[in-house]
Amino acid sequence: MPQLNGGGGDDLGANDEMISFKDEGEQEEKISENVSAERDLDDLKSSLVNESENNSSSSDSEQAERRPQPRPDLDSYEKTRDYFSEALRRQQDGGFFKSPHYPGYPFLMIPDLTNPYLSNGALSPSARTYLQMKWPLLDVPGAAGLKDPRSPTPGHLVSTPYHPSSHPHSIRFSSRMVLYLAPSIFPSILTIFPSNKVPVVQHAHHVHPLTPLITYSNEHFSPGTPPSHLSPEILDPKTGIPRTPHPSELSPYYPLSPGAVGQIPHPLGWLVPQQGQHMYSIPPGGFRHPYPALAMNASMSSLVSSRFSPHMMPHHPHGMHQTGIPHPAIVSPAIKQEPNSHDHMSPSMHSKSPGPAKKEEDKKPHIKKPLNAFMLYMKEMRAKVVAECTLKESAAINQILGRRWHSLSREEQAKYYELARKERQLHSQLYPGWSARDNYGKRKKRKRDNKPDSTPEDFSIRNKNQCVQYLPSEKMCDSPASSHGSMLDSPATPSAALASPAAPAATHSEQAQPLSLTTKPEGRLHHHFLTGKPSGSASSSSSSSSSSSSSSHPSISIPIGTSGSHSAPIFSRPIPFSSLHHSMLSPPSPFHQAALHSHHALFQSQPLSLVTKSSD
DNA sequence: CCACCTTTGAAGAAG
DNA sequence: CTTCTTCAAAGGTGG
Repeated sequence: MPQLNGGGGDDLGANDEMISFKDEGEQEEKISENVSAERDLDDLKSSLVNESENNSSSSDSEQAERRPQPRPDLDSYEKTRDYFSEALRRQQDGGFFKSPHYPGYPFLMIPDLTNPYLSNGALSPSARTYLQMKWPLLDVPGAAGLKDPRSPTPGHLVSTPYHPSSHPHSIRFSSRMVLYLAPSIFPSILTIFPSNKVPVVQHAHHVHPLTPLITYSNEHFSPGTPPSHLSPEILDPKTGIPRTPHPSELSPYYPLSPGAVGQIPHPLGWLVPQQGQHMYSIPPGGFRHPYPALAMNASMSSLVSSRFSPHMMPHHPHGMHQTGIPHPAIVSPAIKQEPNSHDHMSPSMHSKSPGPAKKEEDKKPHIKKPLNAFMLYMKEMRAKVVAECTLKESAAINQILGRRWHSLSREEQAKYYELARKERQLHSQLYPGWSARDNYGKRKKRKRDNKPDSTPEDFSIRNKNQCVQYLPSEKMCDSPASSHGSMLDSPATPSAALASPAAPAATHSEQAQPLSLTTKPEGRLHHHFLTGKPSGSASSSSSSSSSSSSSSHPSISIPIGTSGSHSAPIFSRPIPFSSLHHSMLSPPSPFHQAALHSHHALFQSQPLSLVTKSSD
């Protein structure tokens, strides 16, 4: 088992970390100053924010929640062409994963697989994420079949693990799906269903957004089976090898037949940068393996290969991308400064030798940190917010985003947490040796040190400043929820809780957090307890509700795989996948229940007063 | 041209 | 073990 059994496991299971939800008390500070203003905003906000917020608020019923807006499947179907924008919008609206056009959607998202790469050959984040989840889960033993180094085609890699046709139940796919997708391409899909025999169209409501990713169970795999056929559409005419569709040809979201698949919003679609950029920027020229290990690691390679266009495969005749392990996270230092990318690849080429130290830097590509949940969210939502608002300043936008983040239902947040986790996992797999510390000092240090806390005045001033600067704008578009914490307050039914381990009760937001105006300090505090360090709490107390010392805070550990320690991407735990996945698919599943229970327990046990961590 | 601002979360470092 | 610091994205702003 190569690696990842655990890795894979983890992903879904997610266990390693504890997800904590915080409420938005923080904002209050700012808001408090403008309370009146805020009220005014409400109206505005409501109009602006609408769906997403509504969602969360109405989280009572999953169903309601999921579909803020009634959406005829077919109807939208026709609109597919413009899907991209539309989908994006939808997702942004709050439907992220929730409002599939059709129930089966979660599975459908797989199509994105084919389109892992962006025009330049880079992977789209979504794809990346997706694959990542998938592969680890695959846990293909031999890996040999898995990744034949010789075969450049990512496609085979992708499909290798299990051939759809191999599965008896594959037929069960809804005709629709079949039509839309080339089964061979999305073997994973097939594997999913069989187990439940659910007619493809499962209701998304019951499905965890990430379900598709986690659903794979080893049982269904047939590692040896190669993909028999690939969709012609994605085949490279020349090579016959599946190639990455170009944006022009296919929608970033839906590589497959645009008409058919296009309408399905990729759950991870939001991850795809709207402007066509990657989550992690990639050097135009391609990458070299930052770490030899990468090249060696079979599993890894599978990951990589699956994610990269054939052209990037190492063995590829053309030198251009030959080296590549183009993980988006890698950024050559030079790139940051200028477009030129080859620096790190071939120092020799790069004449510029500023100095030994610098040189070193040049050599080493800058590997960015994986994005956290909020960052992911930000990435997705920013455009929307910007569109809604007249604001342009990121700082202001970010404030809004922060509020919205808090206003998200736990479920919604949970999605991001999971995605983030996967990102991290993938990242760790890709760059085993990398540590956050590596990037220290790369950025110009933010000198915020003085800020501290210290004098209230300081921050008060600061705060004020913020308010003045940004708040006004927020008025124009702000998320309502945050202000009142309405959504959070409402415990949301269990159903909501299901998906997200979350939160105990978030709610306390305001209660817990008195309007303290403190800005930073408080924020920090807040931060802490909300955050609940995964490692500590999660790992230490795997199960018990009373997670670690921080019990005071509202974080809940995810029932899921739990064993994982987060630091170690891999866990020993064999796999709950299958079970997990089942559970995920079906609503009443144990998993959910467990989640629920824990949730409740937490709830009860945790009086709203949580807040606690007094700052003293 | 670059740091700052701003947000949350993760992770490392320091205490 | 707890607390603090840095960085991740982003893009207008100001020096």
